[in-house]
Amino acid sequence: MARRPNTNASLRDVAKLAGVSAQTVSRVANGSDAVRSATRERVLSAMDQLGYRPSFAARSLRAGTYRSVGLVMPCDISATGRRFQLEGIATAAAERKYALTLVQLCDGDISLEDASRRMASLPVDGQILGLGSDPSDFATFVPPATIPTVIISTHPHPRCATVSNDQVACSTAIVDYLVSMGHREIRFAGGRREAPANIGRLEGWMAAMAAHGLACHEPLFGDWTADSGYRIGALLAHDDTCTAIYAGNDAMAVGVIYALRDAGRRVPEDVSVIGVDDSLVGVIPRLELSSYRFDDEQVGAIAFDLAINPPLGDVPPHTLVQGAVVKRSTVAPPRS
Amino acid sequence: MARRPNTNASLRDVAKLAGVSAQTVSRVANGSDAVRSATRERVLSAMDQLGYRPSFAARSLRAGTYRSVGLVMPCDISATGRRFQLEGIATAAAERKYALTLVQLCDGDISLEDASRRMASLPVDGQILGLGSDPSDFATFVPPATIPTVIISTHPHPRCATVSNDQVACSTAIVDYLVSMGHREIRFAGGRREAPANIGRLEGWMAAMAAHGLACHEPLFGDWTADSGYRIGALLAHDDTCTAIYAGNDAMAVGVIYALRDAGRRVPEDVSVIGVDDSLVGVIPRLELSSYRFDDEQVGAIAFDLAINPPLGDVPPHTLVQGAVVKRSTVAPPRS
DNA sequence: TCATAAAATGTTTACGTTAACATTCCACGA
DNA sequence: TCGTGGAATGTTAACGTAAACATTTTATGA
Repeated sequence: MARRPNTNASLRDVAKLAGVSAQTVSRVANGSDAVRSATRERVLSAMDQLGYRPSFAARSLRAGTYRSVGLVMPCDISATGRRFQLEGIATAAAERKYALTLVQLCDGDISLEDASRRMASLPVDGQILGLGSDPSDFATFVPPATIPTVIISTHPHPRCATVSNDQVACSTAIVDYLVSMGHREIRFAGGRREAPANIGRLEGWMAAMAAHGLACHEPLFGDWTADSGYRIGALLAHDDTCTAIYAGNDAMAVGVIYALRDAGRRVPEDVSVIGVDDSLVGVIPRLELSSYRFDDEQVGAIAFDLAINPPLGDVPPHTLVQGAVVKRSTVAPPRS
Repeated sequence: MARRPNTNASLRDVAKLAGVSAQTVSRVANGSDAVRSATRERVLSAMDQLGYRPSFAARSLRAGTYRSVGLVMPCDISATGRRFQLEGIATAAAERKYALTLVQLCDGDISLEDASRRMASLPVDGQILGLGSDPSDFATFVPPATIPTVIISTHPHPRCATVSNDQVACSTAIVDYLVSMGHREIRFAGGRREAPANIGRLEGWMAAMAAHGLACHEPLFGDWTADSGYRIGALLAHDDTCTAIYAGNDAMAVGVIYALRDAGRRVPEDVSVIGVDDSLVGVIPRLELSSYRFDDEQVGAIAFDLAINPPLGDVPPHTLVQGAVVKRSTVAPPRS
């Protein structure tokens, strides 16, 4: 068994072994066609023999670029939505042959400033800051001049490009869809009242209802859990006029459905329920829940492009990405 | 407003502006105390003025290390379990002040060879390959000599350190727990028959039952979905002797529960059901499902340490990480 | 056979940093 | 007043790579 080289071989080492110059080895390493095939063979064999691995450090020092973007996310990457954004960004990176440097920021240090400082010492050409709900220094943060910075946020940032899911459009699409099915009385069973996502959707629901000339009855709020959905569902079960409920997420939708059924109302025959996130596929037996699926792939792709290719203008762009309704359990309202 | 520097300032630029040598700037940048405070001030101000950002490339070229590890994961990072491992690894990295370079490998190219080749050109000191179920070249793969390689896999690899959740221990813990509650007839409602995780758990279930002198009745298999759990639950509902069911995951457990209830059996009063992964917290209203929670933080931490600090011996270590039963809905069997 | 162009290969240099060593400066005691 | 020693700062070199340019080799046609 060949003993392992205790240190990485460089172009020079390979060159010496192959009896050529370092530049020729470099050419082979980079697939230049200006190398005779006999030479190439010799070089490749030497590389193999020495276990040559090109130095990322030297290459990027030379090139002045890393072909990599940094991504900062809070600890609970698993939290719904965020993990799909991570996938979206990773996919976008892979497609463009970029690497992704992930930094998880936890508890104490959730500020854009900290996140950015951390990134500055890492090999990234741009950075995406995906720190959920409103870091403390959101308004005052000044991005470093040397790193194009993109923030994933519902609110536009004065100095950074921002991308986010379009919460208003989510409500619009859901209301439009339900109305097109014949529903007139669509209740809002939102998540945590102060959550940015919830605020945007509430706004969108009111606007969309108004646009259809429908009345917005008392919106209700929970905390994103199934139990909070159940409480709301129990309340709404007594409202016979209500034929459709727009829940803050899928867990809440499930809670609503259970409460309705426990109260003797049929879902979806009597009441249609729709959730958001499309996160519970295959989890509840015999339940194909209608939902709204955000296009996090798109969010990731756009954030990525903005980080790589920063826009020039004075006002940083705020891009909102729309998703689509996933139609499953919802049906037309009962004929009254 | 100061105009942005069009290119990154280097130590030299800062040195010139501050009227010192580059070495002094380097000392300031690295917090050396051998700099007079007046000088330090001058340098810091110059850095600020020029927006100086130390070059990761130059630093790591000098140091010969990147303080970063690579992680390869398949596209569906969101798939249960995997995303917690990602969190575990990211946390371990953060604690040790390492960066994490994430590469997502999709569809076509799920092989250790491809993954490893990809990593070789990135700034990593070690790599963790987390490619789910058995890449095609698992047995033949030879890790690069220059990059310590760790594989997250249920099977030990002949040439790489491996880490994984201990599927056998999962079964042991669950069976021990249920037996301690008084259950004697514990059925196995596993996931996909050929899945490595399922195989390990089946094995563990049989061993644990045997250890308690209990008979293993016909194990059943599904496909990890709630619906497949429902089918199995419907079957087992007619078996009056069965007082506990060990489901392949939480979704299947939910399916089993629903089938049992639909068949008129009470859960947990008549039959206790336990899942695996502890993934459905807050998703089903009024259901606190018992489950087994793997310690993916630990898996991540160990994989990370092995990647940073490769073991020396001839036989690469295979580390199994145990989790713990999360006790919630399960109760003692009914007195017969 | 030789001139000539084209192909193949080699040489030099700079990217930004920091260890190692060299030099300068300053405070302090004789 | 002048060493003297330590603190502060400067100089040199090397890390591995690839662009730019220089040189050598090979193929081609007269």
